[in-house]
Amino acid sequence: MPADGRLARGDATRRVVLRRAVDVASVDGLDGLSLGRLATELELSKSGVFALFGSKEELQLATIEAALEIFRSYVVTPAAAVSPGLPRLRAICENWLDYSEKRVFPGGCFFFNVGAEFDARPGRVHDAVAAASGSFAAFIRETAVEAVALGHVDADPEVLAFELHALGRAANADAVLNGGTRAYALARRAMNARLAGA
Amino acid sequence: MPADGRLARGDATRRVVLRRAVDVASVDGLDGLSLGRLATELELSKSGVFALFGSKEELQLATIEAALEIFRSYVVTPAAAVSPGLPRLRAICENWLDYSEKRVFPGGCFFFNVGAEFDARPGRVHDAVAAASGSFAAFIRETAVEAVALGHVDADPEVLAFELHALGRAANADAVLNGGTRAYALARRAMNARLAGA
DNA sequence: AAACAATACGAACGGTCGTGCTATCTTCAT
DNA sequence: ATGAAGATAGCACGACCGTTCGTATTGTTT
Repeated sequence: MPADGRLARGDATRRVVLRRAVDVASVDGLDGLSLGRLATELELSKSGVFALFGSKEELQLATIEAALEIFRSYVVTPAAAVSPGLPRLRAICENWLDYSEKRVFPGGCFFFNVGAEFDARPGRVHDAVAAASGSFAAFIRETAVEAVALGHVDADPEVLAFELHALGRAANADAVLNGGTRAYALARRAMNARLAGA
Repeated sequence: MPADGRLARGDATRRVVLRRAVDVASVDGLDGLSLGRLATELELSKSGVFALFGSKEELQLATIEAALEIFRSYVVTPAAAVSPGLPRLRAICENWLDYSEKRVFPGGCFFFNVGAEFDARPGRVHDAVAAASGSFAAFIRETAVEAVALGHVDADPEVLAFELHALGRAANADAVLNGGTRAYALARRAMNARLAGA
């Protein structure tokens, strides 16, 4: 029976802060995050929020981790429960488009935004974003390999995975930038064409 | 014989500032741009740079305009000189991948980065970015329509244009984030599959 | 009860931001 | 030659940034 009341309290406010942080960062970026803004909006003291993470960079890393958990619970975990090969590949696509369209994060896909923000900057934040993005790309690729091995589709699995990932991200980008849902419809049509049975 | 020497001088430093501004913004975003930083790096006074644009937002808008001109000169204009239909469509794809891969902007495609940065924020900067992005998307779409009308390819032109645009942007994103050139090779293979003659 | 640990706060720090005001210097028009 | 117009510089401002410090509060341990 652990449950140190002090640590529990800390983790609780930590979670409150991070829940807001991922939403803020999905719109204004991880640089747009500010201790003072978070503290004001959540009616906490700036120094209290700061002490909870130790530095701004640690807050950014914790925010990425929190976003990753949400992303996994919406997209990866449900898809991993679907039978391997084509069905799972379809689930990944549909879950991802749904995750973007439903605005699980108000600024659209969290990792699309922070990926573009930190793609050309060195540092721990870049590495964390690249790792998160890369692990999802690997999940798509592995599923595509299975789908081809099972004879569900006929294609180069690496190219197929790249295409599906590209279509999803483009739909997210266009829809968030221009509004409307047309981009999602286009992505679904293109994905279906790619995933037509062998 | 216009050429007011005063205005000419202003335009000259304006161009110097904007050339640096597009590079900075492609890495650190249009929010990462700062008057003080630009002034220091270019050995100008902060107030001088400020006076040249009137406000930070005007500087951002001017930076977008400058980037658009560079983008057009590398991608759009040469492609528009190629014969319509499939050849022009191929030229767009190849020019764009080349523009990304050669790092015309050090952070990769300028509009990919600032598009992700401002996609979910209202205001004039968002509108300018959306307009620039939209006009390029329209150019691809119109070219795809021609290619289909000429019988060069057999596809839904709107979906085809969406796919090609998506593949290019994904290659840029992956290559800048993870380094290497594999993403460009994957994009080229996928594009070629899409553009196989009818 | 006493000693310790963690959260949370308020005030202050040095720094940078965008933005004004004012003055100087260059170029043009008369 | 004189004065207006534009470019550029210097300086100061208020706001916000991340960070540090001291301290009160709450909870755990002995």
